[in-house]
Amino acid sequence: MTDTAPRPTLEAVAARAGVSRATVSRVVNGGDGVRDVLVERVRKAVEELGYVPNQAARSLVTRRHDAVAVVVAEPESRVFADPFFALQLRGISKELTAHDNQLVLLLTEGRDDHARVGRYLAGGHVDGALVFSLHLDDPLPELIQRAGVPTVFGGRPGWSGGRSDVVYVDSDNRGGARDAVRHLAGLGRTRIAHITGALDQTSAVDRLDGYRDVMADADPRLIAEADFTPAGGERAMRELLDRCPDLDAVFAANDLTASGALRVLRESGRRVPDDVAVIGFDDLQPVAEQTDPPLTTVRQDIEEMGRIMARLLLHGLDRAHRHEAAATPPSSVVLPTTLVRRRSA
Amino acid sequence: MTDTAPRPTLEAVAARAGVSRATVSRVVNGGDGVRDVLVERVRKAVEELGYVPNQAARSLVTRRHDAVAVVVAEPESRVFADPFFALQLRGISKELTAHDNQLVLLLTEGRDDHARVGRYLAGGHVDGALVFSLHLDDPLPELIQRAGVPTVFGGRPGWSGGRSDVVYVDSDNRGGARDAVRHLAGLGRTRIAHITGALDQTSAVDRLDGYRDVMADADPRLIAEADFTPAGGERAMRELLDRCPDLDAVFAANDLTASGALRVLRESGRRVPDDVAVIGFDDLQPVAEQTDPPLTTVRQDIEEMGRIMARLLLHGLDRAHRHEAAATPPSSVVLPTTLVRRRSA
DNA sequence: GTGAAAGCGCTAACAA
DNA sequence: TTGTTAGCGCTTTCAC
Repeated sequence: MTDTAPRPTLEAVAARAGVSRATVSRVVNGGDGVRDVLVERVRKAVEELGYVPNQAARSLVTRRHDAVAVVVAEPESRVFADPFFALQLRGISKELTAHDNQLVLLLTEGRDDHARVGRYLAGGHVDGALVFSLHLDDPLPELIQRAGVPTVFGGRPGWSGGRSDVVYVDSDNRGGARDAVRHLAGLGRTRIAHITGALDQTSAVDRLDGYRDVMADADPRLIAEADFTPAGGERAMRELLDRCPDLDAVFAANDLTASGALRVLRESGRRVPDDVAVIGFDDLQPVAEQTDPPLTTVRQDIEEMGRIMARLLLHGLDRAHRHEAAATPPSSVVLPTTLVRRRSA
Repeated sequence: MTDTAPRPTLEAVAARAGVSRATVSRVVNGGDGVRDVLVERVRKAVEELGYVPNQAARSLVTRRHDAVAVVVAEPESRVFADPFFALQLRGISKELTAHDNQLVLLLTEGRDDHARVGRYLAGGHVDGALVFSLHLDDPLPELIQRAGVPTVFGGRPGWSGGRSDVVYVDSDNRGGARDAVRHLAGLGRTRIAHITGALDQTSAVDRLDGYRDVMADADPRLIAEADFTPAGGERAMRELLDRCPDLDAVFAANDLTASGALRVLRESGRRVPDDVAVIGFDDLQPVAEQTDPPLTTVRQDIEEMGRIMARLLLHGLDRAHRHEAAATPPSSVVLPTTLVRRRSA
């Protein structure tokens, strides 16, 4: 725990290079319109003094922070059992880093934290926000919009109702689900069950809708509700087996859920895929490849989703900064999914 | 992507409340030594105007940021397959939030990023850093110390060599390992194998040392090297089975490794714990409880470790700020572990 | 192309 | 107890 030494200022660099502060500032910020000789001299002085600009001073005048908040509603703690979030975070981090932006992580533990997050965002500490709007009834998005911070959402917010000023990045959950169920049907399965995700999240609803698109007249008892967790998958699978012992396929809302379902199927003496074919969603490497048998699943490029979220936000900020504001509002992005065949279906 | 409106300043609040800026500042920062009437008037003005202090301006003069960097070396991407990191992050976040500090997340993707992180920390954007020093030869810690930023490490840094100014928070890895192996021995097992973690991390080395403490004269072929991943656990388990088909217990360096080992044991037709007893390390709920059979393991309170890291740093910063610097340097913390018995041993 | 000067919004002496 | 004043370190007109 060393102590911080006083850092050299622009002033010091200017003195050493024998130029004005303004010139040093120009050089530090790109050096356009400064004679090469001076650029060189300033660079040298910066080097020798180990000068690093004081971000606070800079922000004070530019009103830019080169920092973006990532807001994660985490009361459900699923966030942390599920590599999904981590992967997205990684994509975000990469993109932000590439554009010299910092990532300020805001984890909310429950409703009490919402005010804090709202205050922080309204406080103008960051240029924008990336928000994972996990739940349909989450008040956070409203709060954020009110704070007036440019925001991109991860996953379609349930309340957006087609508002075009709400920007989000999502996977084609419904299409992916359709692909999965069609694949099962193509395998000749007729009693295809679905284990849903947490239905207060749009991704779960969309996947259920996709299932229904294909299985319009399915036995409703073939649908069991779960919550994206392995434990939920187990519970739901037991329920299904109980209700419909004759089912011959399961489409689970995600890989974690599928892994739970697989365990129960094995316990019950069913062979996968011979007796029951199983498909997941996500294609989380560590999960899908480790299950027994390896999981056929709907792949979404999670890291890429994070990267795109950041890119969208940064572009928007850039435009706003250059006052091209209303001209071209960035629009949401929905990424395609692909079916990855392994052994379970 | 709404646009930011111009925020009211201290000046505006002062005008509205009919007091000086200094008074408003006092009220905003606690309100000591200001008459109640004025406090009330200022509060009202703040409320009406929706005033939020400009953090940049404040930092410029206080030289405080109320922000802490969390640096994670993540080239190994294990970080994201392993809930370990996420849990620690949660603990950190809780503690920082409780003290009104922000969490700036710095993910490094490889050596190239080190310079960037060094620059950022040296830039004085944050008051301190929490660093996960994953590898023995990592240059990052040196860089950080050089940047002069108060730092607390997660896990004992390999190069610290007893330097008392290096503050870290760690589990009693060696002691926990001893407990695990003793437990196996107590079960009457005699051919106890160990699957190590990545040996360029102190936690792995310490657990191996703990194993050796108890199994001083063990057959060296009973030790197989892995890397804290399920896949590594599988590989190592196969190796061990190959070399020592008569082994009757395995202590794995963590739960993920143990889960891989369990899979291989099952494949090989061994029953757990009847033929081979297995113990892991960490007690990651989603892993240890989901394995078949549920895993006996050495529990460490991961979230608490994160919380303590943050607390240690914040305390240090507080003291430094009050110039009690050298008096009481904070010292490292090593947390005890406990053995959690489930069915695998 | 370069420098001088005027703040950005806030806190912290110091006076009153 | 309150107000006045002087910066914190930087960017950015505006002259030169």
